[in-house]
Amino acid sequence: MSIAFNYSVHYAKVTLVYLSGLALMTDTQTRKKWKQDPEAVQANILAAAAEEFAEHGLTGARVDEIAARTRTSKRMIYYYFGDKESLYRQVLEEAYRKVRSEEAALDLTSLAPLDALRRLVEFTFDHHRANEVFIRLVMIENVHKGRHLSESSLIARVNASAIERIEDICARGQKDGSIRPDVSPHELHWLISAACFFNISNRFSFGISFDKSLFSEPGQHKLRALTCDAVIAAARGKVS
Amino acid sequence: MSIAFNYSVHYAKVTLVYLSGLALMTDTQTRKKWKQDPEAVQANILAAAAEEFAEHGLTGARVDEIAARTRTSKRMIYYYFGDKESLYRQVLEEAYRKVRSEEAALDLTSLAPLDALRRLVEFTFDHHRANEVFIRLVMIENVHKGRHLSESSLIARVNASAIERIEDICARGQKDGSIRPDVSPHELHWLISAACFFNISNRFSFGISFDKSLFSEPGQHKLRALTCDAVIAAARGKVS
Amino acid sequence: MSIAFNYSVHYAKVTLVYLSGLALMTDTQTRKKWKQDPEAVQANILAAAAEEFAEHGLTGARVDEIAARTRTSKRMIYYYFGDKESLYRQVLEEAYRKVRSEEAALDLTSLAPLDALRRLVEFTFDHHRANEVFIRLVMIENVHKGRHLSESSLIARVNASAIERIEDICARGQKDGSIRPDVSPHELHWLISAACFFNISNRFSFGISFDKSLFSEPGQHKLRALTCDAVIAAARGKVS
Amino acid sequence: MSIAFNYSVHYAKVTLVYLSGLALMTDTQTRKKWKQDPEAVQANILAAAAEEFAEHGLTGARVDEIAARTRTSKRMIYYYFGDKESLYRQVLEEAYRKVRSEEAALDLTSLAPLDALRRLVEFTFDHHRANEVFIRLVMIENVHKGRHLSESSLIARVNASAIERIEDICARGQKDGSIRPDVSPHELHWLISAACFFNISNRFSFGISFDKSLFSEPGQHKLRALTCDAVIAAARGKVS
DNA sequence: AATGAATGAGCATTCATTCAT
DNA sequence: CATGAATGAATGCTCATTCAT
Repeated sequence: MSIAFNYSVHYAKVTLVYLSGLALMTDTQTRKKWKQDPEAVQANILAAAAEEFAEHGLTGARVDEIAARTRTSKRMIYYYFGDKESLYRQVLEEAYRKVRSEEAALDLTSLAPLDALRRLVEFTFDHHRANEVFIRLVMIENVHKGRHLSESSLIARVNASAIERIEDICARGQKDGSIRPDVSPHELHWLISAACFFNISNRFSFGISFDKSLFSEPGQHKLRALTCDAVIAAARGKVS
Repeated sequence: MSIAFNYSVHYAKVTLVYLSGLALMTDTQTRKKWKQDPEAVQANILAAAAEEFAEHGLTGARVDEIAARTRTSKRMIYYYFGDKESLYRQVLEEAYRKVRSEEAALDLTSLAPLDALRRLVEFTFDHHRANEVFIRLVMIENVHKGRHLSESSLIARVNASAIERIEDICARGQKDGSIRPDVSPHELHWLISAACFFNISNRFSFGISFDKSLFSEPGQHKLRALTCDAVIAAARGKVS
Repeated sequence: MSIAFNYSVHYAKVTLVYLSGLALMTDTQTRKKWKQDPEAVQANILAAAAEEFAEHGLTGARVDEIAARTRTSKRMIYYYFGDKESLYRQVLEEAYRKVRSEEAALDLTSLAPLDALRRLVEFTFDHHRANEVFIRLVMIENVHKGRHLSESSLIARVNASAIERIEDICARGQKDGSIRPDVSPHELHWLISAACFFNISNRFSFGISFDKSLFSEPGQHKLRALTCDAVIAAARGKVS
Repeated sequence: MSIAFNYSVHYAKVTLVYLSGLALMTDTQTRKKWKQDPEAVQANILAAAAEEFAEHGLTGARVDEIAARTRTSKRMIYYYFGDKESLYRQVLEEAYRKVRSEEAALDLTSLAPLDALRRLVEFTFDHHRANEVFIRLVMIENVHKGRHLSESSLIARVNASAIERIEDICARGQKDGSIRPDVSPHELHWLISAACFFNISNRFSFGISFDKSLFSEPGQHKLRALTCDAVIAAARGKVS
């Protein structure tokens, strides 16, 4: 007679093996060897960690939960990333790298300055909407006062191109008179970012307190237009 | 007007007394004996908790640390608030209540619509700058997807006045032609909030990645003007 | 404007009173004065405590929960009973007193010895079924190795009558030859108690492991008969 | 025969090995280094927990105290068993398993039915006396209304053999006429259990209220004989 | 006689991290 | 390169009880 059971609830894997002579089923025997290349393992961990950190924040994220989202074990997280905070930093860097490299694909040089500006706003608005994980990571990092971001030498470098693109638009617009001479590319970038970021970051509190319909598809369409109008107006010239 | 609702708890019996929206008893006033003064104890805990939650988030905050910031003990936190999450919820409610009641002091009815709008933007910009704790609590709550906010029946009510004020401005502006007829007060409120909120919430990540000088006093002055211009342009009429 | 709410969840009673001038509703104003005589208050506490202790055991019972089952407050429990363990002891004593006094109502003197014995078994069987709270208190006390029972001088006294009754039956039966001469009233009482007590005390574990139908009404009827048969057989004479 | 079931947990990975119903490794055998020996750690915890739970009940037991009785730490209890209640459940299961497997060693097939029955009662009486920890765990579980027992799929199965044995005796006795035809094996088992269980479970309250000498060695001898007589009389035939 | 406020000690449980192989 | 076992230091929370009036 031999009874074997193996019950998994929420902790780890427990295997009780009862036998009247022979061990029937040790689970190490039936376990496939993944034998992935280390880079794939690391990428897998980073992806899992990004989700968990974005979902629960740095303090709220659980290393066990990250491991569970992974194809490897918790032990490997420490093996490759040292500790939770280092992992978080790498997740942040990776997120910035990915988002900025996607932005780099946007070529605005063939458009007239104001058209380029409108296109940039639209793109940014849409891109932020499509990258909630990134938005959430940045929110979380701001809750931590940018402490980890400031330790990364990579971030500033990766963000430089974003500001260059808008500087180019401003320069061209100031040359042809379509943009007012005293405009600041940094300020313009700030305004665009504010609208596009807030649209995602604060949609919960804003939706609860005010109008949820602004976050429906038609509502978003209108907010996108509003943002374009406001940014272009600010770029064009003094009002009132 | 008198609103009474009853969800009867099981904590302790507590009576907080406010006079016309303002807390009657700030805890610095009563640094005396204060034994047997439940309201003061509660207010003191709420103040300490607000700081700790704003600093470290819901999961990052430590009840022990909150207690340490308090003139009473950890036990009393549980006595009056039940658990960490309930305390957090009450902190959130209290923060909204305080901020909205301060905003209510702003009287715009005597100003011309566009002047009122400008004044509103300036006030909001300044007010957000002066209330970082509130901003951080809202950020944190958005990291939690507004879960706790949506459980509070108070929040929507307390926010209603904010939207009424801008509706009034729009109505008056549409009447006298200074504001375009198809403007949406909710959208306008969204734009104002986005700029003023982002200015505080994301100043770390933005400052690190881009231009730190935007957050200096002169920089802030310019961003405030930029926000005014953008909002007024959006209210006035279609551009480009 | 005045808003008053009062939410009671599971802790105590919380009353937040906001007012723009006048306190509206303090709950001390609207509270009736029970002004019960002390004995009624004590009886009320004992009844509530009996339920709670029977339900959860000495360590599992919660003083707060006892208070909640009461018409008075937790403070009164300490006022009248000193501490949890003393209260428990008084509950135990009260339970024994009540059960034994109910048993005393059973008059067997007019019945022939074996009929009296059968009647006694039937009565005990039924009485135990009808007094689960008592059974549970005795179980719990046995988990505590009778520590509190042995501190009570009352218990032995109150139980004496139970043994006297069966001694009387045996004496009469031995006289008329219907009960064997070497029978021990204590042993007989032990056997009756065992069956009648176990029937209630262990019906959960027994029902789960074996036959639940024994605890249905027909099943109980059969067990009652079985117990009578077994006790009478044991009283009558040597078997096998 | 081989039964395999799978409820896969999330604790740690553990492999307990039993040989034909008997624990292979009692923890006194391995008082050496035992690091990296999960089975021994688990068994050690279960043993310590059984003592503590039997002594103080589920709510009265202290995890710290269990840990102190252990050769490992409190942390490992949670590592392997998740929480206090799960540990308790496993202790219960283990206790049932052990008791029933010891009972299985009793071979009654070579005895005449009534002799077998007498032997069974004597064995059960003695076995219960020798397993106070088990009795106490069952008492405690009954205080909890069998809640944890009913969640265990193992218990019913492990108890099946107990009832089969007495069914066999009854069948044989009915065939040769020594046991009455309408006897119920379940009822008989109930009567045996009641006497043998009560003898241990209630000896404190019974001893205090009535005759302590029943629990002396000679007293126990007489109660054992009384139980045999009563059970056999009940099995044999209708009386009075 | 009665009670709302207050509390210290303890309790179950979690979490990031390291050990040993 | 990989991993199951192990753990110290918190961490949120509870409980019986006492204080002050």
